[in-house]
Amino acid sequence: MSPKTSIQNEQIRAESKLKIMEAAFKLIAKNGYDSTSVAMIAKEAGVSKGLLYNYFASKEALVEALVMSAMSEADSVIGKLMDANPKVMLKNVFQWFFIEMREHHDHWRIITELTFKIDKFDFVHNIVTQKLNEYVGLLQGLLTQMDYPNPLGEARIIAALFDGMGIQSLMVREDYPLNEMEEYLIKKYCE
Amino acid sequence: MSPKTSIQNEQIRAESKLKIMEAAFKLIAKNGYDSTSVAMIAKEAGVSKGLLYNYFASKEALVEALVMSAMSEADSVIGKLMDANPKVMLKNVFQWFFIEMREHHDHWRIITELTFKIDKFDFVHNIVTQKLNEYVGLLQGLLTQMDYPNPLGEARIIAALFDGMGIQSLMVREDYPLNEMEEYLIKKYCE
Amino acid sequence: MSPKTSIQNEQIRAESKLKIMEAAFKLIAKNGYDSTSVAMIAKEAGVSKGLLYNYFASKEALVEALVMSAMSEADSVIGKLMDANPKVMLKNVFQWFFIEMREHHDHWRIITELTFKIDKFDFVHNIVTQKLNEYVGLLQGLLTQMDYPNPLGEARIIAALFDGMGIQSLMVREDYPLNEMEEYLIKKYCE
Amino acid sequence: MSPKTSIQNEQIRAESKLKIMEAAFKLIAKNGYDSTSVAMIAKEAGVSKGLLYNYFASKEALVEALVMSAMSEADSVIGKLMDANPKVMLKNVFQWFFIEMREHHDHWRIITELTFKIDKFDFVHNIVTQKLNEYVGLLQGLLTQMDYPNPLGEARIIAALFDGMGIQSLMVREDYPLNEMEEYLIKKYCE
DNA sequence: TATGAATGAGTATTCATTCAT
DNA sequence: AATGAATGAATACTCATTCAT
Repeated sequence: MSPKTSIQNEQIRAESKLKIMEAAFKLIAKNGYDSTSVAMIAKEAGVSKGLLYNYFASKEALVEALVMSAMSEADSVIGKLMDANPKVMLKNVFQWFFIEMREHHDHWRIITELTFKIDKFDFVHNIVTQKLNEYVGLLQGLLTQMDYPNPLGEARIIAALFDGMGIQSLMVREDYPLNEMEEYLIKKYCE
Repeated sequence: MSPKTSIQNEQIRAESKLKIMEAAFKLIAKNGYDSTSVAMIAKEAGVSKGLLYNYFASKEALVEALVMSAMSEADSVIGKLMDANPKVMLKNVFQWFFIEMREHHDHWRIITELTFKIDKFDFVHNIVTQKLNEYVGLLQGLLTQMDYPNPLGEARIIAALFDGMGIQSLMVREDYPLNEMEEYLIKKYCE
Repeated sequence: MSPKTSIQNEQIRAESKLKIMEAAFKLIAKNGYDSTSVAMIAKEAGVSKGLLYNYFASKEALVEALVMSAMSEADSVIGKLMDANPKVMLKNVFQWFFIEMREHHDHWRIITELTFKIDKFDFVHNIVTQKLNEYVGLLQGLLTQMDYPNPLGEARIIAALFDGMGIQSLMVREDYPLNEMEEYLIKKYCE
Repeated sequence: MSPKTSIQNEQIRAESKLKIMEAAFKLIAKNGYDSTSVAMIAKEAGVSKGLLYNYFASKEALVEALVMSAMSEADSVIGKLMDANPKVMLKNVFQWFFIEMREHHDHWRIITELTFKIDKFDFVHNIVTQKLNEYVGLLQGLLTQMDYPNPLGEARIIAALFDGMGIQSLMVREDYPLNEMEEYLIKKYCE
């Protein structure tokens, strides 16, 4: 008789939002942004198109929420890679990257695709620039401790390498020698 | 009013095709595949939509022709980088890459964008895989001559580096330190 | 936790209904019928959409109630214009009209807008016809007392004049010379 | 074998455009702007929705074209009402108005409805203001020749009267005494 | 009485493609 | 070879209305 409590509603809302975001993530990662219609997302999530617009003002807003969520998830990982020994930590970073590549390729794929739609998603530019600087800074710190002659240049190389391997493994799929790359990089930089 | 000879016709066809492909390249490079309509391409090329469909079975077929042509154009460049001295040739390769990045970003941008539409353009997968192997093979040859301990691994790194720098400079635009990267890479690998 | 008495309930119902109608009036007067959504009305009234549908069977029914209420409100005004002297009373009518125009344009705007949706709101036709006859009858009575040669024709003119000034001041907004019109009409008919 | 001549195309375009505008006019006059969908217009015109957008950039643009066309049609009429004798000319104006009301009510209905959507169609405001001034000026000229004491005030009254009769006859339809009004007005002003 | 999550039919608009000429 | 009028399926988005609680 009485309306749902606000706690119940909060739960329902959170669940629906999550369902929609998961469906969107899955489909966009698989088919790309343009080839994924709002109708497909709603269907995959098992909700109506109308409901989707109850939670996200537009397809773009949904994608923005997606990216933000993925980003903050990524952040929380960095902490776990810390180690007093820079060589060990660098190894952790490499290993984390290769695990990501193997297991959460989607994640990276979406971000990168949106880069090509920079007119529509200009917030991506800012986020990515900032993230890139963070990563380069982190690597530079490690390489400095390891007495590299040009830690900044080398850090930039490693950062570019990560993206390069990402895109190449997207292009050639299972033909990309992730294992060999991992082994070689760790030997080269961490021993 | 006599009918055109088949030779004349052949010329006309070739010219129209070229105009269309150039227009398509220009617009897609600038605005992306999905944001470039067939109508826009026809207008830019100065022909009718109908004519476009006389030469290309579909928008996809046009894009495929585009990629193929761009690829074979790239091939012809390689010859000019040849040099008996592997260090000099590697330097040529690096310099060529940075010139490309600065002056013909478009070219690379199109190929990479299509990678994200792999369901539609699966021929890209084959082409890119083959090209990648060629480049890696070329680099591997040079590095072997230069007595690198693991020429294949290092060749793969350089190849990934190229794509990585490409995508990062696309992402962060003018903030990307192309000059510093060029200087550092040449110092690192060619001196 | 004892159940509310039916009297209390009646009060609550009346208050909620009033809040909703006021909100609807305000928004529709400002933005028009089609541009005012049920969601907006509920929000403005501070109630849920569900409650709104407890009191009104549909958006159309709500609007119908609105118009009915506005009409009966207008009725109660007429009494205040009464005067034994027909010239004075006619002047009162004119002055009342111009005050309405300046201060409650909304009211008249809603009615008139709905006229254009006569398929949806055919009850408007009946109401307006009846009201028009009432007003014309009132004016005719006054003009008869003032020995006009054709009191009915002149009453119809005045009635049309009122609507005409209403719509023209809606069309040209602040450019409409309400003051001059008022002055001229009173001089013409009441002196 | 050869493409259609530009003259043929011009004809085809003109015909299609006309069909669409006529269909739009008919439906909007009958059902109003908001209740007339682009799909309905296309269907009524016997063309596809796509074609409609070949000729008009948007539903709003179509309506704007409609209004403009109706306006310029109205202009051409004025010339025919001219007469050296002001009383005769004023009579012509009255008679023209009543013919319009009886035969082209639609025309006026559309313009007036759009006035209520002034946020979307602000060009209507300018047009209507200008037209109103023209008409008032014309009437004022005639009334001056006829030695009316306040020609401007009386001209404004007549202009308002026209709109007022228009809206009232829209409201009460066949119950509106157009004939009596015509007779009375002509007697009042032209004899 | 009261809530607001959920629905789905509806809207304007776009665009690759066809085809009569 | 060449045109561009015409199509129709698809797209993102809106909103009055329902219903479980």
